[in-house]
Amino acid sequence: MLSLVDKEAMLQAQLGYVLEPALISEMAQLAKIRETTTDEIIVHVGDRLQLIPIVIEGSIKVSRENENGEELLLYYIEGGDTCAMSLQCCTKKIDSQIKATAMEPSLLLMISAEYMEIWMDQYKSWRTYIISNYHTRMMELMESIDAIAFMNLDQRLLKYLRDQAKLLGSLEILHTHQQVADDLHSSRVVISRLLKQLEIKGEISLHRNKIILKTI
DNA sequence: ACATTAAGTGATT
DNA sequence: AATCACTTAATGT
Repeated sequence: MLSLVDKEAMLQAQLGYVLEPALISEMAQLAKIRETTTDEIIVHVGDRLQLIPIVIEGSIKVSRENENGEELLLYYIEGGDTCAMSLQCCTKKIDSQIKATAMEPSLLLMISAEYMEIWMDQYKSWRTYIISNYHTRMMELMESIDAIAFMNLDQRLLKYLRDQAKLLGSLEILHTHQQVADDLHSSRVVISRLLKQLEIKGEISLHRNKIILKTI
């Protein structure tokens, strides 16, 4: 179990530049730690959240899911970020409209939505942090919409692989073609064929359960 | 050696 | 670009 001092140090490291010290120590007091494994589902569609996660280490994938279990990747949340949208879901008692999955072993600080609400009035830096988080998420959403609307699947696939590589800091992407197809809401066969084309063009090399990008 | 899962392929819509 | 039906390759037991 992490001590209060540990939590405060981690918060300081990630958010010390944006949040005032008083708030950092208050957060450290209240926060519960959650450690996740790779591919662990943190939020299901329909969940009613009471705690909002702030990502300290690792990264989270946020996706839409329909009633058939078909998915579409929306955006990622990285260290120091939170999903400000879940704040509204919490306080307005709306069921989660998204699914959140850990992309790697991650460390989350879970904080009750009530406090976050109070901090909005109490700390200017918190308000700025939340609004800026909203903005970031919004920009990322637009990027996803652009990709879906204006890019061909082959371009979108390459972008997906590069985003993935950047995020995890490795050119090796440990996914099956099926998993890639799920994220892009396509089918395995189509993805396999497009990947083959990328391999022929020399952009990537293919292996079982692994796709290696030649360059970012 | 056998079963299971991942990936490749041709044909059809 | 998706789906079907089938093959081949890689891996686990």
